[in-house]
Amino acid sequence: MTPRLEIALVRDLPPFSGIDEKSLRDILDMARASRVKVGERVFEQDGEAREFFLLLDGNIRVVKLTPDGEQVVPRYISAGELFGIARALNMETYPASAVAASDCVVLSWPTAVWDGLVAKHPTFATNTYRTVGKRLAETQQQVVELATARVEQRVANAILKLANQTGRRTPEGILIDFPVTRQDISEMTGTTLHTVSRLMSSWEDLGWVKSGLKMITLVEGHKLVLVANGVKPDKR
Amino acid sequence: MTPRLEIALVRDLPPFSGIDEKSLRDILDMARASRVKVGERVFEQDGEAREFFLLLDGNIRVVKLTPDGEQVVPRYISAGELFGIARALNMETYPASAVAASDCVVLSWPTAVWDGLVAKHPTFATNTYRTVGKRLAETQQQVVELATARVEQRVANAILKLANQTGRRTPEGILIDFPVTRQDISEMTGTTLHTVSRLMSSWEDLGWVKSGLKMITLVEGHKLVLVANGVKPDKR
DNA sequence: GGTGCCCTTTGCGAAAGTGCAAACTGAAAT
DNA sequence: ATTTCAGTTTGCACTTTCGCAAAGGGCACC
Repeated sequence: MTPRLEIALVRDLPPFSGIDEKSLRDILDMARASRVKVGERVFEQDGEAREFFLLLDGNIRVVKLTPDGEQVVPRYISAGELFGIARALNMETYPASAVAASDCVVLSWPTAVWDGLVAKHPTFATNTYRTVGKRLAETQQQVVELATARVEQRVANAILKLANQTGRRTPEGILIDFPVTRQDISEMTGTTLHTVSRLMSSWEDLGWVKSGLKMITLVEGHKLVLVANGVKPDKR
Repeated sequence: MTPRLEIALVRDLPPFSGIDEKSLRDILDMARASRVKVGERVFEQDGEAREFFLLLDGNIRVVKLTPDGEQVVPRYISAGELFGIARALNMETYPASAVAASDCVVLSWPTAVWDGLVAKHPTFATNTYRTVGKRLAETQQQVVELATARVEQRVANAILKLANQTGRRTPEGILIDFPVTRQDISEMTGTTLHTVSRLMSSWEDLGWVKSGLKMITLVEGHKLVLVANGVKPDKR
């Protein structure tokens, strides 16, 4: 038999805030922990939603595939977040795929326990719906951005978001702590890897970012904030 | 004292499906009905979410304002739908404004009754979360569309969506049953009224739509479906 | 029944971003 | 050490879409 999961693993995570240890024990006892290697998929778009998940460590890329084979990345999940919670919204299939962007540790619960869980631990339900609300708000924000902002602004914003979400301080600046390609950024922002490459090269020339293979370091965040807000650099 | 609201008004609407008449009576007794004239606002973006609403008749345009004053229209609400349900997602303010796109009749409940309502009528909660799930899915779909489809496809799609949602059969085709301007369509699709006008003029020349002042009739829907899917007309 | 105001149309030039092609680079595998 | 390959860079022509400007049209209000 697998050892019981440590309460300390999850006690301080937002999804479980305000839940007493006894309830936590109860919730954790229904979960299973597993590792997912970078590049592997946790679940598949349109697949039956048999489980829901909590990301303990690593980064998950959420990917939507369009009918004609293009990919869009509506968000990244970072440690401490719930994901794959289709069931919370009465959906039977996952609306997107989840790919490990770095090696991950995830907890998973069978979807079947959802209703009981929510009924028995209303605080958990409340926390979850707060998450859903935040995601809906973020997604709508993305619609607004795609509808009104230029590519340049959107790419700057994507990099800032990643740096905020999962950045690690280094001597040179804030390093995005998992492999991100130009292609990934382009799929987050609705453009091409070429355009992303051009933009990042120009920012690198200005010393605002430092980038290598699958690696981006934010050096002068405030400059990118200006770009994201549509402030044009002096034309001279 | 105002007369009691008729159960028949709402009995068959999706938000109340599966709810017995006694519960319905209970729920309705907390509601207040009101009329909203075209152009008036039901609530304001960032305003405190004091109430949530059910649209009994008419059409509501949901509007988000960007920091630099541009408008985006993420969705239209049509009769029978809940809206302004920020409270369901533990949010304190409305994330967008709601404007009557035609004369409307709405029911409203004080946000304060939400928790009790959900606790007492779990079916209602379930229905609501299903709605939220659908909206999240639709919004993500919009992100995908904005990220990958050309303006032409997005505009075609917007018209198709409106026609499906609120279209009325007429001898000429399917009429979108409330005033929509080119500007409105452009705000739904992230483009300019000019481009929308050009596209619609060209479709009108082909006989695929008929349009007048604030009025659009879909004549050959299947043609627009092709456009929406990115099928290019014969280049000849 | 005229006038003002919104909404719409359209032309033209310019800008933004794409698509293609080719070359380059660095890490990992043999 | 060499090879391989995914990821990146960059030039150039081209398309899409925008922005501006000006004109046209219809409805409602006086």
